[in-house]
Amino acid sequence: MKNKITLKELAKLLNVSVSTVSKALHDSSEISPKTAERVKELAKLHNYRPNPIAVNLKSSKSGTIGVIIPNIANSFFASVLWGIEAKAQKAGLQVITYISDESLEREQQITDMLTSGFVDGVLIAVSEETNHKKQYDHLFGLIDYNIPVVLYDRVSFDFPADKIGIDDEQTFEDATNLLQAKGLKKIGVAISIHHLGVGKLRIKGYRNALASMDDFYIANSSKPETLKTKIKKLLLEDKVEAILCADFESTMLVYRLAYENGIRIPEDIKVIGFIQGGVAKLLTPSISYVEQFPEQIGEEAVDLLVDRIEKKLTDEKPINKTVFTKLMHLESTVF
Amino acid sequence: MKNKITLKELAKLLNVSVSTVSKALHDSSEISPKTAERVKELAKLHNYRPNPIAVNLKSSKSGTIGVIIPNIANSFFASVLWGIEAKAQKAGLQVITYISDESLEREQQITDMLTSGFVDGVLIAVSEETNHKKQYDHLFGLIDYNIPVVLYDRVSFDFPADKIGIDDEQTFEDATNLLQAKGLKKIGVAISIHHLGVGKLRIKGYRNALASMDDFYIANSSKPETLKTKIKKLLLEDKVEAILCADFESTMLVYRLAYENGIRIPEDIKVIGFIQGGVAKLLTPSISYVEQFPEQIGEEAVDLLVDRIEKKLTDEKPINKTVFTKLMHLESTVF
DNA sequence: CTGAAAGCGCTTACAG
DNA sequence: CTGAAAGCGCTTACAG
Repeated sequence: MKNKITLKELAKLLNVSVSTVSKALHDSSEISPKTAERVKELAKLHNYRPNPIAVNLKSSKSGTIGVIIPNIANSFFASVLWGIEAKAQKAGLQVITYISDESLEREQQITDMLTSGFVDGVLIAVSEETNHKKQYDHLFGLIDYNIPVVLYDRVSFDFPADKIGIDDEQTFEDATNLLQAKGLKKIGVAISIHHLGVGKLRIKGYRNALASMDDFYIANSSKPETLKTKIKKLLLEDKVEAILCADFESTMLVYRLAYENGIRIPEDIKVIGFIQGGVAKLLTPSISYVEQFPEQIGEEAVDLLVDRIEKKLTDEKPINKTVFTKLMHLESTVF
Repeated sequence: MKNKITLKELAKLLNVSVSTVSKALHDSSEISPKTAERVKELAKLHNYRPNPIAVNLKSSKSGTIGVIIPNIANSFFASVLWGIEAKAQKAGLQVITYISDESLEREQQITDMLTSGFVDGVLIAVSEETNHKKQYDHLFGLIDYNIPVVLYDRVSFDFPADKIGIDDEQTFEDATNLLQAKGLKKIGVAISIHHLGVGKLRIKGYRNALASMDDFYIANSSKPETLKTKIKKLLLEDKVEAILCADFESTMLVYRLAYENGIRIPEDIKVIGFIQGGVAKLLTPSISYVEQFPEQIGEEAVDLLVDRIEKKLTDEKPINKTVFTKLMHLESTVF
């Protein structure tokens, strides 16, 4: 049951002043090699570690960044957090996590508390509610208090801060184009998150690619039963030749309905899913998927934030970064 | 661009002392109602918030707990974190997350740094490497520094701290018994994590239930190809009547191999998977699964830790808690 | 080369 | 009822 030893106690044991001990431990040139030696030896013996809280108070830095996550059960965000952690560790920063649970009110509570000085900077993916209600006052609150902010992933709105996201629109456009290039005409989309910002972008990308077409085939609903009915229509009546599934739920429904109705993947229909590689590879048949690089988003977000905190970027305009995606071909798009 | 206002500045504006301001804001009975009023008004006007770092330094508390997570990509741990967050927020604690990435060395770095006083307490699920090498010195290091520790989820080793986990052994035993009670004789297990602590417990539970039997049917390998071969043997040669899948990967392999070999679920074989409900419901056919309650583990872990931090439990022996699981019947076990 | 002093922003026992 | 003082554990400009 050791108790943490302080500078003062160390000084007393050594019969020198607190200042001397502090300087010795910081390799100050003011201190004689002999004293420095003595001090360091005893410090090591007692396993002295400066009290980080006291150091923070002196330096007016917390050595800490806040990360606001809308939904940690979403493995995308879990991976982003992983990237954040890894980078923060290298930068010697502690990461305090907050989960907004997609709630604006909770997000406001969090940012409000952060203005009191817990953290040196904030990484945030805004909640869906925030996005939907377009309420960003609490984010401006952070800026008012001079707390650097970096937006990650959910970045499609106007706000004066560095941003790092994925180009969902482009990704979907590319995927659609690719299927067209293979000669497919009737390409559909299944989506349960069409009401979310990211969902809208994905649909937009799909529409961009098919701009010259007359017909879009979109099965969209956040209600499983309705979505099921709409997907069934795509499969049985419209007889689409390919389906882009914009999320996990719609992917699984497409698989199920194809199976139940004797439609073979990929013989009768090609399928691409916006889902995690780990799951994509294990489905039967394995499904071609869009690989995202969430860890990279986390890492670059920390880089941006650190630059702002260290004022390397003072007065520079907000930076916009995009992390690319990659279409991975598995069994479901074999031609 | 506001800058945080301090007690001192507030005092100057009001022409009173810092002590008076501080006391007024804490509703001290020493202060006249009139002064208290004036102080509070100005404080509100300037949106005064005490600098948490200074408060921490005075109180020798950090108001912060550290959470060590082996692997955040594992949705089980992501959900535990969710529970931790929710409870910590209610308790007014900040959560600093650390990811050990299943590495002993990384875990040692983390615990080592935590002894310097960043946090008031630590929640940890030890890494697999730690578990495997049975190296717990760094955890004793925390204890030495009087930092309360609570172990969550990975608790099957001897260590003097509060623990909260899942009874994996019992859960698997129950699931096996249930299948037996339905008259099934040949029950197999597919598992890719048999070398991990939790995997061993699951196998043990299975063996317990079948203690009176001569034959166990276990397909175990961390290599997908080998696991595939072994599962195939269970399905085609042993012709087991049911399979318990101990993890996500083995579950997906069983589904795939059953499909490829014309074995129908549940008509020809019953399947139970140790996977997340969200995925279980979307598989074709939906798979009966063991529901765990990771949020609850997180919540109870915080409760235990807070009690220790507040010394409610001084000198009491370590507490062992278990969160129960629930078998959810879906299509894959329809009789 | 060493140490006394001031200060980071707060709280609280004590004096008046 | 108010304020001066000490102190939490550190750092650093300044004096000697």
